[in-house]
Amino acid sequence: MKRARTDHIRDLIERLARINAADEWTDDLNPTQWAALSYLARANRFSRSPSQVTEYMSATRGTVSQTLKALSRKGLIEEVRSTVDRRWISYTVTKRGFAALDRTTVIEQALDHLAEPDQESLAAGLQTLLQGALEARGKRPFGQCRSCRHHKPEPGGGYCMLLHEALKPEETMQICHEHQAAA
Amino acid sequence: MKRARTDHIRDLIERLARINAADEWTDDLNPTQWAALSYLARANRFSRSPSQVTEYMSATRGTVSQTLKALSRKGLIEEVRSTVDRRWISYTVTKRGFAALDRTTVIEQALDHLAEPDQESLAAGLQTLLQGALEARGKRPFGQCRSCRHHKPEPGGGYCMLLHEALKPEETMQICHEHQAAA
DNA sequence: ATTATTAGTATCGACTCGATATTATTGCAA
DNA sequence: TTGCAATAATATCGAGTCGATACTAATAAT
Repeated sequence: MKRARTDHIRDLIERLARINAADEWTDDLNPTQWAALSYLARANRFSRSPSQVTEYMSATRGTVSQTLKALSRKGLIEEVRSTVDRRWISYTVTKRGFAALDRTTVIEQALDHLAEPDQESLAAGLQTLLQGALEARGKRPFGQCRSCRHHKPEPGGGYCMLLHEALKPEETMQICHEHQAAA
Repeated sequence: MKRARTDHIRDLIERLARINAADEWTDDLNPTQWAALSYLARANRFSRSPSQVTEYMSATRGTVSQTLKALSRKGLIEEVRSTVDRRWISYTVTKRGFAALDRTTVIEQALDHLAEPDQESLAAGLQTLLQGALEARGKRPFGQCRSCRHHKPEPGGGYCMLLHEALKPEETMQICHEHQAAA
């Protein structure tokens, strides 16, 4: 009976994910496509390749490859090949793509009935949990540049000490695959 | 930007569910089959039909029908047709079925690194969230008999005032589809 | 120059999805 | 009692996702 609580928490997460997935279905977007599109809309320009989508989603390369092609067919994202490394693809989200993301699912509705402190402690608990799970699976955490140890805040944006690239103000709030928590 | 936190929480839940699902795959059990089997192992004898599995999982009747037949083929559950209403099927989990559930997934591993009070507040937050989501979708909550308004504790078990059935002690801790929180 | 690694695709069978239709059984009303 | 709606389970369709595996193309390492 030692595992009663951990089993319960896993069950809650699975049920929430399932009811949320059922709610995310639309005419032209299934849960996997939604997750990929949602990630691309929040990732920075160094983190929008099929491999990185795959890692963030804990999916498989083959599936993500198909998923991105489907999103591209539907005009929600656009493929941009790198001229430096021609194996590399970065996807950009189109206006129609951002519009498709502008929905409120059942989880957000339910969250509105939670007090702010409860929301914050829930977010903190889930964050810690995810961090542990990613660590256990040997995966990178991903995260916003402004909380990264390689990020140097600067007037008018920031600078990535790892990739040696200047960042616009809005880019410091995007998700990077190289993110490492500040010390 | 009002939705920043709720979006974040949804993203955390989706990522946790995905990394957990990837971890749940085994040779003879995919995440959906795991979820169905896990539910059947915890549900009481009034709540183990395909329809009820469907509702608990927020899945579809067709898929669950196939899923249960697959589990049955693998010898993890057994079909029992009711003699009273011959449309009705109740499934029982076999020894091999219970054995297949005896695993620790990545979420449980990560939970072990959380302090007990944090686990409890996380469980409470997720429970509230799920309750709200189920309500928003017009679905029944499911829950253990001993916390149900129709349950009368008795020496040597309990009694369901709704279904007019006596319950063994262990049955009062199982999940019922008719569950309604006590007043 | 050869080899290893990386990024992206393609294919296989099994499975899940929403949507829809069908069968069998039960309950209800005329 | 007959007729009809409601219910429970199953079957089918195309599209999509899964793990697994194999493949091409481009780059990096030796």
